[in-house]
Amino acid sequence: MAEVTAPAPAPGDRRARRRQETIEEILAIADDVMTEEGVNGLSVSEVARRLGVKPPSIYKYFDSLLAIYDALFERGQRTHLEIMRTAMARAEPGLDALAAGLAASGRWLLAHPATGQLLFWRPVPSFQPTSEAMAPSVEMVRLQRQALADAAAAGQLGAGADSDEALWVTSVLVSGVIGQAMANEPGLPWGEGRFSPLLPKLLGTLAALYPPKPSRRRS
Amino acid sequence: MAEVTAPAPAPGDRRARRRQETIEEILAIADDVMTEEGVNGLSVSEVARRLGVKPPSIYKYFDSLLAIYDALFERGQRTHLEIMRTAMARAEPGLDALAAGLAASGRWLLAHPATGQLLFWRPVPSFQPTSEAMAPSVEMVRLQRQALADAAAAGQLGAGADSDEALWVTSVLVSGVIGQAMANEPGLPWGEGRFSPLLPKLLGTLAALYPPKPSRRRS
DNA sequence: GTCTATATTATGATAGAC
DNA sequence: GTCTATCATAATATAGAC
Repeated sequence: MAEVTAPAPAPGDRRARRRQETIEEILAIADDVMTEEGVNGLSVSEVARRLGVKPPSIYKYFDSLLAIYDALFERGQRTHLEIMRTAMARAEPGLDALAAGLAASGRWLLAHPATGQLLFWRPVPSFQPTSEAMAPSVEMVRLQRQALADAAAAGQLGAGADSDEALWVTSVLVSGVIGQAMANEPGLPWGEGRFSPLLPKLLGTLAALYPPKPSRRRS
Repeated sequence: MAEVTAPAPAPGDRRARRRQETIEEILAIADDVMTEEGVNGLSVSEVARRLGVKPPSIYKYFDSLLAIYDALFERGQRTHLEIMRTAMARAEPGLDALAAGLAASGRWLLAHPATGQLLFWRPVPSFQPTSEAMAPSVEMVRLQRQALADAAAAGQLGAGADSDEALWVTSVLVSGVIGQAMANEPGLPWGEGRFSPLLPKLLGTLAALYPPKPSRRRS
């Protein structure tokens, strides 16, 4: 729990709704600040300045600066997971789903580079996400692992693809593409620039690493 | 030029040598601080504290905090380039040289994660390296490009490997491996953990992406 | 080249009036 | 839930004594 406990959270109450809006606004501003000044550049003072209030007011919504980081992390994980899950569900299980999920992930991460770094690069040494905030990442791993297993079962990849190693390889490919894009082409959206268009080609190499048994040729 | 101009740099002078030693010591401490507190956690005050002097003394050696970053960047680039060049020169030109160079690079980067991030991840928004400090990176690109061209010429890879795209793919593979190792297994040296052992396998996929012409089979 | 002293600015966080 | 006032701390950087 990152937010301060609500004073009297009668559901549907106008005050509670207004409060929630302010919380969202704070988090949106925090994301802006991180994007402009680096993930480490986030400060309560700067958020207050942009929100048009004085710093003490922020503490009515969040207990500390680290609590803001934690809320950003937790929401980032949840949103990112949902983006990926939705994209995967719309595609054919197996390699297609994996590619669709990772492309959606990349698109979102390049559009939210600060949150992306917070989620996957750990740039704030003093910030350790709570275990609740980490939970969606377990589910994300499960999704990708399932897609690899589906691909192996469908004969798109060899049996070796249903493995932790293949999962690590996938994470290396994706984080490599996104990391290079962020560092060298900041601001460019997914699909543009030198790096993000490489992902499909790189995912194709999974078939070279884990070749399917050359059984009956598929249509 | 990051360092302050020396007062009377008669070559071989004892004072100049002592001064140089202090500069080295400051940079070594700065690397420690970045490693412990994040690249952004570097501060003149902390360096002074660890060196056992007061902050103003640091300014006799460096004009500003950014000047320290610039010196770290410049030395990091030079050292990293030399490591890679040496490793490549000891191997057979082509894929072997590329793999040897990248492995040496990975080993050094994991041993100097803070400098590595400073060089290739741009985590300090207010710091822009000078063009002199960037120069070695041009040479590094040239080395890798040459290795790819050699591999193509030797028939280890197809002609398509002698291309910028292949260079970008290589950088994605390497930065992906190193980034994942740094973020998820900090402190582990090259060769241990889940990620760095994947690099040879991943480099092997270059042959799948840029298959050599199936001419006379090589021994 | 070291220090003390200081200017300036910023931070996270709390107490308490309104 | 807002503010003012304040505490405690830390930062970069400079002036000037020694």
